[in-house]
Amino acid sequence: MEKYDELLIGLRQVIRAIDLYSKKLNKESGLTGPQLLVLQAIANRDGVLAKQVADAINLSSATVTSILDRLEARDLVKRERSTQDKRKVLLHLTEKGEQAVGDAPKPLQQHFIDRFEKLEDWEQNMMIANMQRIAKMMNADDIDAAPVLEVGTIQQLSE
Amino acid sequence: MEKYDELLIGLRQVIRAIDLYSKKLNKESGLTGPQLLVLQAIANRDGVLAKQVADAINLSSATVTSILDRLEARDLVKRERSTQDKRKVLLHLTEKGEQAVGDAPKPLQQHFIDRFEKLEDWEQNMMIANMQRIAKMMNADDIDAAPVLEVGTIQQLSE
DNA sequence: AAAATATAGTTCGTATTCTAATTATTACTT
DNA sequence: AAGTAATAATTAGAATACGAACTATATTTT
Repeated sequence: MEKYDELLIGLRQVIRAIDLYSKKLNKESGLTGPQLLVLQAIANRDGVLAKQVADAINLSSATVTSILDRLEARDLVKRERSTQDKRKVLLHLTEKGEQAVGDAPKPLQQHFIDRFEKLEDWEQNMMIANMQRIAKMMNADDIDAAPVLEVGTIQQLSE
Repeated sequence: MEKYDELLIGLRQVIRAIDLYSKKLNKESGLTGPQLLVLQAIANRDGVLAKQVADAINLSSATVTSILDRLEARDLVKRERSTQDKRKVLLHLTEKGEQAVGDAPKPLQQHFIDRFEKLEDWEQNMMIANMQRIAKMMNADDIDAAPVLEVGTIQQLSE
C-alpha cells in the first residue's frame, strides 16, 4: 500500500467519523449533527438571521433553509419575519428547542475539542499546520487558474 | 480564535475542496468524483464485484448501487449476473465508459497524490500519523468506551 | 437433509449539500 | 423618480450517503 493511500484512508475515516457520529446522534437524540449545530447557533444568539447561521457553520443558505424546515416542522425553531427589513428572517428556539439543545449530547466538534486541548502545544501546532497544508495541496485554485477562488476567500470573510 | 478552530476550519476546507472539485468535475466532464472513482475501479479490474468496488473506495453498498444505477442509465457501465454465483454482479465498462474514463480529468485524489509524492519521506510520515490521530480522536467508539476515565488513562489509550 | 447463517445486491426512506433560478425587498445610481 | 444592484430567503433539481429491511443465493451447522 502506498503512503498516499494511508493518508487518504485516514482522511476518509475522518469524514466518515463525522457522518457516522451524526447518525448516532440522530438515533440517540433525534438530532443530526448539522441540526444540532443550527440549534446551538440560535441558542447562542436569539433572533439570529438564517444567513448568519449559514456563515457561522459554513453551509450554504439553501442547506440551512432545508435544515430549518425540518426543525420548524418539529416545533424546535420559530421563524419570524423582520418588520424592519422584510427580507430577513429572525430565528428563535421554542421551549422544546431549548430543551433539545440542553439534552443533546455534544456534537462531534465538542468531543474532539476536549481531546485536542489535552495535547501539548507543539502537537496542536503541528496538527494545524499539517491540516492546512493538506487543504492547500487539495485546493482547486491550483488546479485551474481562475474559477474557484471561493474556498480561501470565504474563510477570510467568515472571520 | 482558538487553535481547535483553526484545525476544524482546515478540515472543513479539505472536505469542501473535495466536494467543490467533484462539482467542477461534473460540469466539465459530466462525471462527479464518486462516479469517476467507480468507473476507475471497474477499469482497473474488469468484472469486479459491486461489493469490491464499495470496499475499494470506502462507501456502502447502497451508495454504490445508486451510483451504478446512474452510470448504467447513461450506458457507461454494464451489469452482468454471475452464472456461477447468482448473488454476484460483475461490472464492466461499455465502450462509452472506457472513453469517459480516458477523457475525464484526474479526480482530486490523483492531483493530490502528485503533490504528496514530491514531499520528503519524513513529511509524508508525519502527515499520515497526524491524520490517523485525528481519525482516532474523532472515533465514535471511543466516545462510548471511555467516557469518564481519568485524564492520564485516556492519554494512554489514545496513543 | 433441514435449519440456521452468511453474503451480494437492491430498494426504501431520510438527511445533507450544492448551484441555479425565483421572489421579495432594500439600497444604490443616474 | 426610475432603473439597476444587491441582499435574504426559498424552491427546484441533482447527487451523495447511510442503515434497515428485503430478496435471492450459497454456505455452514446440526
